[in-house]
Amino acid sequence: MSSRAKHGAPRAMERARRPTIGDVSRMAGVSRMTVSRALRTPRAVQEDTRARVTKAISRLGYVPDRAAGSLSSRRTGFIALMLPTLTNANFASVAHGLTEALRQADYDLLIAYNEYSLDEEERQLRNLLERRPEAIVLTGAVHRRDSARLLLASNVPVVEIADLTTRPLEHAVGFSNYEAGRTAARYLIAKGFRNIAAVGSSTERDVVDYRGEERLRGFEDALRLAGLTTDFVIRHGRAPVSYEHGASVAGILLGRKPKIEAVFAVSDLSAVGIVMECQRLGVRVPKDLAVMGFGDFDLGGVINPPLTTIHVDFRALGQRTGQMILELLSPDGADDMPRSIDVGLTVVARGSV
Amino acid sequence: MSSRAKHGAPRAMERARRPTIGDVSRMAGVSRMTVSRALRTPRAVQEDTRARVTKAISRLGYVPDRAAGSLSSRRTGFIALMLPTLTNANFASVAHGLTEALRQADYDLLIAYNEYSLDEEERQLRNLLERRPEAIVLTGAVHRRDSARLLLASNVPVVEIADLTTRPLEHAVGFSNYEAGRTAARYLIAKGFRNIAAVGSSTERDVVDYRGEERLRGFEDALRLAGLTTDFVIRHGRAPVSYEHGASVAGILLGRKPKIEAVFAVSDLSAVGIVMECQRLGVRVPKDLAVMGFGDFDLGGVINPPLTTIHVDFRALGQRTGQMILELLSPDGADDMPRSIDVGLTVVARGSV
DNA sequence: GGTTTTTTTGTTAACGTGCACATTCCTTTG
DNA sequence: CAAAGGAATGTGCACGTTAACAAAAAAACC
Repeated sequence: MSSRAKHGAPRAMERARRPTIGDVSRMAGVSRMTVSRALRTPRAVQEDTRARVTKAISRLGYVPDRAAGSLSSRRTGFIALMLPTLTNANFASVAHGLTEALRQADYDLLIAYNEYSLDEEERQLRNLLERRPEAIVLTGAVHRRDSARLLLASNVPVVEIADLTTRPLEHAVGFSNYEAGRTAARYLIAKGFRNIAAVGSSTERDVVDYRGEERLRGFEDALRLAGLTTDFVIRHGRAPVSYEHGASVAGILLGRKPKIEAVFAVSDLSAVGIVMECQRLGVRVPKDLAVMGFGDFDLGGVINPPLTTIHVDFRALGQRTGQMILELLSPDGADDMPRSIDVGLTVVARGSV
Repeated sequence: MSSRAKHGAPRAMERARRPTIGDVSRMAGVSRMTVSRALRTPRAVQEDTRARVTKAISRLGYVPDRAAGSLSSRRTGFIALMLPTLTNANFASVAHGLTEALRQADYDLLIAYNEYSLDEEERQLRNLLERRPEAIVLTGAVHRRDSARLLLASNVPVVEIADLTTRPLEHAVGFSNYEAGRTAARYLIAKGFRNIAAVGSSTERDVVDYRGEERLRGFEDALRLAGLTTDFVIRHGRAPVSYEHGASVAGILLGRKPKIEAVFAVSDLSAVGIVMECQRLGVRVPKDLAVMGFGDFDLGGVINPPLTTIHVDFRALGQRTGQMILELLSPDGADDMPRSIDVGLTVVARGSV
């Protein structure tokens, strides 16, 4: 290599320093503060001054650095969102609704997902907190002890979504998964079924679908209340459930005696898997086996017979969450009263029952 | 311990000041720099010192502020990802794969989506750039002039994904949508069909599904090459396409003379809509109308008959993108050579053709 | 034992912005 | 016309961290 290797000849692609607010102010012949104002509170700057500033900005290609702004203003503009996974249409809808509500106020969503693992949730949480979000949205109401402590210490508003059963850390927007299970059971009972099964995932290390588990619990309690057996409530496989889960669990269901007449799956994905496997095995749905799901995923409406399921408006859930956050962060809305919103759920009666 | 009692009585809701690295250093009896090192490069700090620091950190509940760190180190740890939408399983998979590849290197994903609008893309882009991402991943190869300028000026590596046709701004990971269209056409032609249709969305203001449009173009060219008519290539409705799109376009297709034998939809969603509408109308698939989709969405494999489609491994696409970014950002990998990776595509032959 | 090298820790000065306060320059008012 | 008030702009500094360099302590060497 060359003798001046120590300092290195400037590489061909010398990285040009990005223009700062100081460069803009110099070009526009104003103070930095005026530039800042021209961007943040334009009406506080006289029109011709503002025009000069704007011109300098576009000439230089100046783009403000929000890390610096955050440090100074102590406002990051981040809202943290923790989901189990992105590859679930309902959770994606939450993110969607949340963004819609938050966009107008110029907040950015910082999304993390934990694959249904509480350990991972905690790691992600630590990471998120380093970004100083102004509010944190968590899925579910079950967290590790340390996670809760971390959240509490952070002194940031926390909204738990999609599970209203247990006592929330602070605020909550969602529905009761327990109630969803009860609703499903009562629906099937009302239809005259007596040998009723339910399927969900089993717990494996720290990978748990607590929300699915809540649905099963509500389902079981409703069965008991009606004097029916809970022997057919099956916890099988690892979360999250899938078509394959449904297909493999269908085999178990169909082998049981006495003959199972109806089954509730904690997710449409699993329910659809069951329907498909039945089709493959020549078992008629709903005649031989009625199938009910949860989540109202698109494909449930598309299969044959279309799937009876429970619908929750996740997009609205996200929007309501966003609105709540805006209230919480508005100067007058900081009354610290824990808020709780139930978005409810509805049975979507279709052909599979 | 005197507080900074510049102003008199503390407000009722005095927000406890978060501990800073200075608080930690004081408690541990070391300099701030040592604390920083204990966190960033632990092996550079002697073990007992590190232990004291760690203890102080957990006692105080100290969480570093990355905005401050970013400002000083000029590294934000952000990778920006712009998607058309999150509520599309394939794009969600991209985010998933990308995160997987990036997690080990401690990068955070900053996700934005633009609803297929180029105006919105530009707004989102400006916003993202204020966060100083170290790399930017964009979906598609078509952007507004100003967006391209903004990107160029930002001096940040740009990776375009999911479209390999046009000349990329810089790096690219994806597949050729044009080729996907051609492949579909040739597949249908090889099956013996002659009256072949294709359906996609039409352009509406700046809301365009360019990738779908590319597929249609490839499809048309392959038809022409085979001496077949492109009269049945239909652009209908607004992007993104959906079941409803398929259902409504099915009516148009079935009314056409001469009788259309096969149809390719730019998305499985639309294709499934067509199949369902056919079912409703008593049109047999594939006997009366063969249907082919694109995207290999879950539900395509679940309907009856299962959908013949084109599969692209979007998760792998995300992972490859992540790996490329890691190379680009590694000190030795900055050779500035534009890179391009084709992840290819495969026809998934199922019952609908 | 004294020198050199290595390891460990400390000091100083940014990084780019916005808040709090100060100043200037105009209007308004009695 | 002096005093008071308001609008527009400027000054100084703090925000919390890390890079670069400096110094001290420990280890290695001859």
